Amino acid sequence: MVTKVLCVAEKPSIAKAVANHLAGGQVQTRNVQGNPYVKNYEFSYNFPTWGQCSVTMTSVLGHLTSHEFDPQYKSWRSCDPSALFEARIDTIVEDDKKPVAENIKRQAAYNKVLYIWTDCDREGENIGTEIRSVATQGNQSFRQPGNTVRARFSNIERAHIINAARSPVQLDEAQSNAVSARIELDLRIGASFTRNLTMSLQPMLQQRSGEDRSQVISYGSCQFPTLGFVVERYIRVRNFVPETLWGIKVMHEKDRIKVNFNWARGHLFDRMAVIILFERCLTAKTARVTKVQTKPTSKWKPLPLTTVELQKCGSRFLRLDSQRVMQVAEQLYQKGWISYPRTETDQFDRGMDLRALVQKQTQGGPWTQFAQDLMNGGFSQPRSGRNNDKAHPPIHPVNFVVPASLSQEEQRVHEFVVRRFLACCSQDARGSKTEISILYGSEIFNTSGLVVLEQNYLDVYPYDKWTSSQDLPDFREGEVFEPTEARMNEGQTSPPGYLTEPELIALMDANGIGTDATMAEHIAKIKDRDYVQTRPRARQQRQQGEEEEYEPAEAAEPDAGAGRGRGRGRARARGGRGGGAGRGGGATTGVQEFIPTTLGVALVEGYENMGFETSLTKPFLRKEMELRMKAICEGRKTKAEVVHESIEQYRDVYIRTQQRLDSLRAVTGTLVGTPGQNGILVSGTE
DNA sequence: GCAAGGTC
Repeated sequence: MVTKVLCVAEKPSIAKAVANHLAGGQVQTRNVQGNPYVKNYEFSYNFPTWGQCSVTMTSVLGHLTSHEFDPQYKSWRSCDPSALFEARIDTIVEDDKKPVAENIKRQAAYNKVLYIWTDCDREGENIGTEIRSVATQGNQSFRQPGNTVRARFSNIERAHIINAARSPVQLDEAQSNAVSARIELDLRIGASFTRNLTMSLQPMLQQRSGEDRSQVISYGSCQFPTLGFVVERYIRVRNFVPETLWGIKVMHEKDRIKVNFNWARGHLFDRMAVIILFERCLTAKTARVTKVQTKPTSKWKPLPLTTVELQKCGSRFLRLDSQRVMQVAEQLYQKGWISYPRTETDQFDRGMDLRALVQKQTQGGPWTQFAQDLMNGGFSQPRSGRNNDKAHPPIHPVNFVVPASLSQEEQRVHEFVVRRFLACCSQDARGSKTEISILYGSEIFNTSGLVVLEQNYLDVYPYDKWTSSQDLPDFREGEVFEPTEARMNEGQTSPPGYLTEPELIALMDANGIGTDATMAEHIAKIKDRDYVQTRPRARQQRQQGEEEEYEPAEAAEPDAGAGRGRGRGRARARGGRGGGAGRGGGATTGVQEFIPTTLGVALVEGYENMGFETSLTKPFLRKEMELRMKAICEGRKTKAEVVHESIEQYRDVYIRTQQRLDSLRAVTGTLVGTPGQNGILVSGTE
């Protein structure tokens, strides 16, 4: 008698891959009525645990169930928003998931073992328990521990999958409970604060703007900190006070080459001190070469590609915002050209056959020759980063596609993924760096030169720039010369720029705001809510010695009235009459910068003016949530305890918000609707 | 009309 096993994966692609690995060719594929993506794969397999089995492998599409308030709370006017802190929450299957749930229920009736193949992360454990609960409706016996198991796997290589099939483990209830807690808290707090903010502030907004569109003012544990980052930078720009600074410039011409030496101190904010040091230079008359050192140097090839990195590079190099990059990457994934685009992993599994993947890229495209060279001995194992989500490999091309068959945007993203992958499999660029130091008076000045000897990965990865500098003349240690030119210069510190999209993504990543799959959505959300606006950043004045930025091939878009360039936020001496910011001159870089609207600033300042110890706009609350989830995972706390203590914390903020809503109204009243500024607060320094 | 997280 064969045992019947029902396997359920988190997504159709995993179901298909696992079925093919286990079945060894003998697979019967059946459609599932009502859903075009989910398939049932039938085959037989000999599990060590149960012997020869008849297996049905299917999948869900992410979370199977949703959570909503009891219908009596559906209308916004049905209750005080704070009632949502304790309102009953129903677990339901949305209409579009019903065919998926029905399929599992029906299959469950015929099967003896439920084998869960969701991703091995917290959400995966939770989706696993959702699957078990739906399956149990069709077959009570899955309630018994031995009848429901899960697979432990971190990639879909054949050997790895077969090993996972041979050693089933239990679902991790604690991890699943941690996710349940997060779901409940996000729903209760998000819905109550959103209703309260919207109903309290909307009348004023409409009155001011004269519009009657129903604008939602939402609160979410991710969208608010995201807004907070944008506002914080904006305030820093607005409050920036330039400081005057002084430096010493030394130039010497030798062998018809002009060499600029940089003062080791950079600059000082004390004019008299610089005058004294400068005069010592002039008194000394001659400078002496104290160091001439030439040594090999290299520029490291990039790390394997994660989602966060893809989004940052998309903003920087491809002229696509993070949400668009993800949409395009998703399309490329579904068409089978690239691997799963949502991954935190920046290390390739040792067992992966990377050469086979490189080989596929020798079939065409502008990188053909480079890929061929890698196959002819240039291949080098990619570097390993520090992150591994144990669910997905780094993003890489999985097949060859003729670029012309893709849309324009798809081509850009695909080309980036391929070039990044080939760069990872190539070698670091190598060069030779010469450093020269001189002692002039009491002061040290340095200069350096670079000769790029081997481009290596740079040949396929134009997004990185590393170019040879002008040749340095021949200096000898101990050599004495009288500098051609020495002068004191005055400059000013320049303000930081507004937050750019790659910076925002980096901040969210570092502070655990959102996941690789959702960060772009949170950014899109605060734009959609009219909390922030974006505009192309004006091109920066290039500083001498600064690395060149990669510029997209397309012509720059016209400047959307931005007008002014911005400094980079680092103190830097500039020549001339202390002209602070560079002049954009109408040209823009590809990168977008974020500026909060009056509404966005009002929300953040309104909450901050209330002076709570728990700040809704700072990332700490989300970090706290992360710690509490971890406590549940490690069995130090129960879900009920965490939900209770978090709700009480937010209830406190809610009550005090209510009491101080006047403060919020007052600030909003002064800021919203500043005439003629299209909702953008202009910097106070302008 | 509300959140954030999966996935298509």
